[in-house]
Parts: sequence; C-alpha cells; structure tokens
Amino acid sequence: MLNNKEKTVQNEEFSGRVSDENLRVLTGYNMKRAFNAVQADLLQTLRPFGLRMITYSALVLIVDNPGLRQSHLSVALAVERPNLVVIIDELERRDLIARERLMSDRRAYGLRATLEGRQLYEKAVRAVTEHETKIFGNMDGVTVKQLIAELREIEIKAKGNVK
Amino acid sequence: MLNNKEKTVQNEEFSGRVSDENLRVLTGYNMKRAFNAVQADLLQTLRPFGLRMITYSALVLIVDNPGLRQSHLSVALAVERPNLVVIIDELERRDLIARERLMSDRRAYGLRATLEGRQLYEKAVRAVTEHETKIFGNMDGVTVKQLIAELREIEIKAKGNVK
DNA sequence: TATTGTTATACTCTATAACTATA
DNA sequence: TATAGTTATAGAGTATAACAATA
Repeated sequence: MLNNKEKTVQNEEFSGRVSDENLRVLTGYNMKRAFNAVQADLLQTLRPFGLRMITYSALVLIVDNPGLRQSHLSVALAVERPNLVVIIDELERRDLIARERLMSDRRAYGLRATLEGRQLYEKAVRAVTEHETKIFGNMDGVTVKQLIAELREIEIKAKGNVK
Repeated sequence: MLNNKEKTVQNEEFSGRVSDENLRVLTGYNMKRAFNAVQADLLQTLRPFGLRMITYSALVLIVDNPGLRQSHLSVALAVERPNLVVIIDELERRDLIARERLMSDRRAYGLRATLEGRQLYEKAVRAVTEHETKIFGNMDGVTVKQLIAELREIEIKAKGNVK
C-alpha cells in the first residue's frame, strides 16, 4: 500500500516476542484457536473416508434418523437449506444415502442411508471416536462429560443473547 | 435432484424429534456449535465499532506491540500473510493504524496504532470485556480461568497431533 | 397462501503461487 | 538466494432472494 501518506520515521523497531496477552484472556479467542486445531485434526481423520465435518455430521444424522427430511436436517445441523442441498448431493452421488419422495408430502424427501452409507458410517464413527480420545482423553482436571456440559451451557447462553 | 434413480417407496415417514445424540457426544461438534454462537454475539458487540473478530484482534496486537511487522502479526494471529494485507489495509484506510517503513529493513513495515486507533481500542476492549462477562461469567462449576486453561490445553494437544 | 427443495448469487474466510523490492 | 509485502486466484463456508412443485 504505497500511498502518499507513507512515512519513514526514526522508528524503534519492534523486537522480542509478540504479546497476545490481551487476546489470550478472552475465552472466545481461545475457543477459536482451539477449535481450528481440533478441526484440522478431524479433517485428517476423515480424509480417508472422503468426508468433512459437515458431511460426516449429515451422514450420522441420516443413519440415526432414517426418513428425516432435508428441512429437519438443516435445522438440526444449523445449516441453511440451500447449503444443505449440495451436501446431500455429494452423499447421494457417492451412493451413501438416497432421497426418497414421501408419499405423505410429495414436496419433501425422506433421507435414508444405503448399506454402503451405513458401512462407511461404522468405520468413520470408530475413527472419529479415536480422534476424540486422542485429543480430549486424559485432560488435566476435567472430564470430557464436564467439558461438553460447559460448551453446551456456553452455546445456550450465547444464543439467548443474540437470536 | 430428479434423476433416473429416484424412487418413491412405501416409506414410513420420519416423525418426532431429530436425535443428534451421536454428534452431541463429540467435544469437537459442541465446540463448533458453541463457538458459532459466541462469535455471532461478539460480531454484534463489535458492530458499533466497525470491527470484526479478526480486525479487533489485529488492532489489539498492534496497540500492544507497537512497531511489529506484518509477518510477526500474521504468525501471532495464525493468518496467512496475503490475507493479513487486506485486514491491515482496512485498519489503515480508517486511520486506526499506520504502516511505517523500517529504516533497518526497507522491505518491512512497522505497524503502529494512531491516536484514533488507540481510542477505538479502549472502547472496543471495554465492550468485548462486557460481552465475555455476559457469556462466560457465572458458569456452572467452572471459572473462566479454568475454561481458558482447558482450551489452551486442547489447542496444544490438537496441534501436536497435526502440524 | 405457505412450505420443500432448488437455483443463482454474493460475501467472507482461507490457502497457494508468483511477483516486486529489498536483503 | 532468501525474505517482506503484495497481487491474483481459487476453494470452502455461509447467507438471501426467488422459483417450481406441492400443500
């Protein structure tokens, strides 16, 4: 950005370690940094299965809730309907799930996992469970159960404030 | 996706609440949901100042580390150098910070907040502190200090596994 | 009229390659 | 040769408006 306001002054150059104290005191900042690192590891965990966090999540909910509609799924995953379409497209193209027109409401689809989808689900769930144990097992002074309870409390509290 | 494989079967339609049990047992999934909610609230908090999470973070580090280089900042914020450029552009265009060519190395810039930048910093830090208290104050059975320690432990552990 | 799934689109965030000017 | 900042670009992720089919 060489603009006309540039100046070259008698400057003491910055030296030493960057102080991020005023960011590290923020829970939100630490949540972002921690989640980014966790997600990177999860992505590697899911790569052999051709899945990402969102396609994994969608597959799990479809296997666990056979026949659910895309609209239900989009609410459950907090994904906008238009964005869910391409996710479902991807899973369907790989024959992991199928869209079935509902007789009761021919506007909607019921989503079901195929045998192949359920088999991939089994394998992926095992890998994700190992990934979770690797990262969240043996935490100092807190159990996974407690940690999840804290996160859910935070989610509810933050949502209550915005919405 | 009306393709030739579509079928309309005698399907029991899904009914009842969607079970996301197998996602909610995952710490990573809860981290994502919680962080999304926190970030949405933070965004509202920062809106009056014309800041987002990333521009806020950059401003804080520049105020706290006068003269630091963009390369240092990009490492500290875990943002790629090219992506930091537009962030710095934005803060400079608003005269919140200034790029100063370093005499010691004329390839680099030292970044400094202007008076206006420091004044906005003061106000924004107060607002963010209130936002944090609102969401993370009075948590059940855990202090903010403990929560941050847990998150940093997770970040380090997950990074150690990937990198 | 309203809803389901869809298309089109746009905006943010992120990642990589290649350029320039300096070292 | 290597480094700092930059440009260009491409890929995710996310959000909104509007449409066709159906309710």
